[in-house]
Amino acid sequence: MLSKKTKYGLKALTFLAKQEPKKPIQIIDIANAENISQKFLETILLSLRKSGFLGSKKGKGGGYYLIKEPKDIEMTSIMRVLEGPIAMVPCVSLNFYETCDDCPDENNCGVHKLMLQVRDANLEVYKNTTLSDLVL
Amino acid sequence: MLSKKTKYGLKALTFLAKQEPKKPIQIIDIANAENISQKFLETILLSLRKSGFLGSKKGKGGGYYLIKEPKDIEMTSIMRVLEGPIAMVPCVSLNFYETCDDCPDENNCGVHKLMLQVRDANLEVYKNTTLSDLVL
DNA sequence: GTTTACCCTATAAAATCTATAGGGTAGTAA
DNA sequence: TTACTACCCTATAGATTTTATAGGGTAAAC
Repeated sequence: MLSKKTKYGLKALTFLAKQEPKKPIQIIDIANAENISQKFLETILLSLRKSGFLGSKKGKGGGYYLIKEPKDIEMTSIMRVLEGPIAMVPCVSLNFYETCDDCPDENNCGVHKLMLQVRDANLEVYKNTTLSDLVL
Repeated sequence: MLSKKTKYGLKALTFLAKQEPKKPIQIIDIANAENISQKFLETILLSLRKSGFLGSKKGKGGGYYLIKEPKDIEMTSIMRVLEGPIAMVPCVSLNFYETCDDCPDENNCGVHKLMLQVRDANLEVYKNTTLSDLVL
């Protein structure tokens, strides 16, 4: 299931993509437009800023804005920041790999095999989608 | 993230698929072979039985067995029972559809559009995989 | 220097996950 | 019938994650 954090984050990014480039938009305006709790959205935007997707400007006329153009922002990178690993199990994760405690040999594991295919299918979608594709 | 319930369920089904057809296998034997808590596995196998994947036999020489052949068991149906909806948001779910409270128009929603593609990609994998593909 | 708006920490309700415990019940074989 | 085996069911609870809320701090803009 997609977490609300991810959902809200995607909506906020999409909202910003619709605005005039580099123009700071206040948190409260995004929150109101997309029906999101302002304080919750604040933490989400903060993490997006720290990840390099957003810039921010303080003071009057301040707010958040996209650093890059929407068409140059791949969904893979957004999803990894908001939702975490794209893989459903750590043993098939490209960026967050871990062995399974309970599995003696992942090369002989049916779950591993299946989840490898699932990961690739999802990556294929995310790699071929940018933020600009979410703007309707 | 894949829940342990799903992971254990898949491992148990795969283990059963390797056995002689229709031969009852005891819970404890599956649990030991796949490093799963016996009691937790019990509830998982129970739900798989109620969903029509497994048959059970009580008493001495009893246990669980697959009702159908592994090659006739689609991953779509298994995943829906174990993990729940394949879609990551209810508004793109085929079998568990629900509208989003926070979204005024899903036809004009970027998240909806993206998750539709993700759903289809996952479905494509699950539809073209059967339990027999997990047996290595 | 005052206002504005981002920034940070702590906390906690709610939900979900992951079991654990203990006994009940029904089928099987002897 | 009797004893045994193994499935079946309920309750509960620790751990983790999610989803926020509250309140104030801090830095930039005017």
